[in-house]
Amino acid sequence: MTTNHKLIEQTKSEAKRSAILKGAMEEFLQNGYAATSMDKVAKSAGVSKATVYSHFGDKENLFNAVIQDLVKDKFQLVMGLENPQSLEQDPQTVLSALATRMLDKAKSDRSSLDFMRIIIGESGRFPELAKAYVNNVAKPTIGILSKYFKSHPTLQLEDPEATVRVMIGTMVYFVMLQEMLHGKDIVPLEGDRVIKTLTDLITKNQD
Amino acid sequence: MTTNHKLIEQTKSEAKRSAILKGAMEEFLQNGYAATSMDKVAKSAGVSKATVYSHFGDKENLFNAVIQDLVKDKFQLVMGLENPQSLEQDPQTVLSALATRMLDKAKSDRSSLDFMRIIIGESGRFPELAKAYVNNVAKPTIGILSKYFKSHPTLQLEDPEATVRVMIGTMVYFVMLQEMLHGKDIVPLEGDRVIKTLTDLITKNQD
DNA sequence: GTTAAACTAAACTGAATAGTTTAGCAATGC
DNA sequence: GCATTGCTAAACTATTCAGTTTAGTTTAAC
Repeated sequence: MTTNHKLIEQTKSEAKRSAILKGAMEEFLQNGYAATSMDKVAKSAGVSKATVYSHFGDKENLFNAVIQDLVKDKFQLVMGLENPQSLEQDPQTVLSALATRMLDKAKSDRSSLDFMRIIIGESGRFPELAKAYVNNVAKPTIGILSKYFKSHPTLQLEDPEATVRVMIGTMVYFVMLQEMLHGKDIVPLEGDRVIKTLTDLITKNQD
Repeated sequence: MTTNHKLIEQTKSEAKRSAILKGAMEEFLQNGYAATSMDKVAKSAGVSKATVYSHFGDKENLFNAVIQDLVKDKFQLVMGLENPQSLEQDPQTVLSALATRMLDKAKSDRSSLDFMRIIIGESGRFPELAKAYVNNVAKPTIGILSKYFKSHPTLQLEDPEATVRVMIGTMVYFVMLQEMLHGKDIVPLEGDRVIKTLTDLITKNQD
């Protein structure tokens, strides 16, 4: 059972790797790149610092791995909406549901906000990571929505691709302003009003 | 001329203060809070480190001063659009002009992007600064646009306040994705198409 | 000329940090 | 048994950094 043994070994080593990624993820998401120390990462992962270095070489490499991992997750999440019946209904329903889901996600999932924040915050020093995000999250999202808009000519959209940006931009900005920048108390606004306004604007030509 | 002398003295001290703020601004905008060292700030300001500390106490305090300063600038900039004839024309023209100006600003002014990035990037560790931004930049912007929308009933907007968010959100997201996250090459799109789509959507009920 | 205020360059302290090394432990392959 | 592999805790190196201190300079008030 040589192979099996080797597999088990790999699995153990892989378990360490995963633990490191998880710990590093927590730390990086909470503190950003510069303010995260490798000692804290090791501690948070429940692993020795030497192991961290043997697995990932250096801090920058680990950071890259963490972000790529997160990007991959989000990619799966986005592609999960590709085909199923979620996009089979009438536009009014679909757009509302999509926007609502996005809003709930942002409100419930702390790490989702942290991820956005870090992608933007580190986009100056890590442009490749920003590009990975655009390629694997923004682009497919835009693509799926574009396809949906184009396949519904009753919407009579003059420029579906630009309309997609209006839709996503509205939701992203809303979440950013209310949740990330703590605007909830300063410029309060019901998410439902934004969603209704947005879907009304987009489906206005429909009848 | 005692007073005069004292004034000159104050002015000199103020000049140092300004130089420090300017140097610190450059460094913080470029590197973020954690990755900026006080030695670099002093050097960039052309001033000794002791002077930096005598003026601003500590790093956190200096960072706060820098951001407050920037926020104040943006506030002036936003309020500059309050009354003049810029808002006197028909909605189609006004919205296009506003959106175009915002886009040009973001493209030409590097520090404008850096400012957005740092506000978002540091919003976790400096929530008060995020709130200062919302209070002094986002809120007045939203307010002015809201007032404009409400004063143009021909637009027949059901929810002017929510419509403002659609407008600003679309522009902010577009700039963020194309410029900040380097999406220009990955998900290219003409800014004019977004502007046209946006104004069309909002002014659709008009005739 | 004396005093005071603001500044400078440079050395310094103490803590934190990235990354390495060492000595040893535990499991496994053969 | 013995060698290998992956791990650990802990010490270590070299650097960087926030913040302070020192000794001395500049400027101007009077």
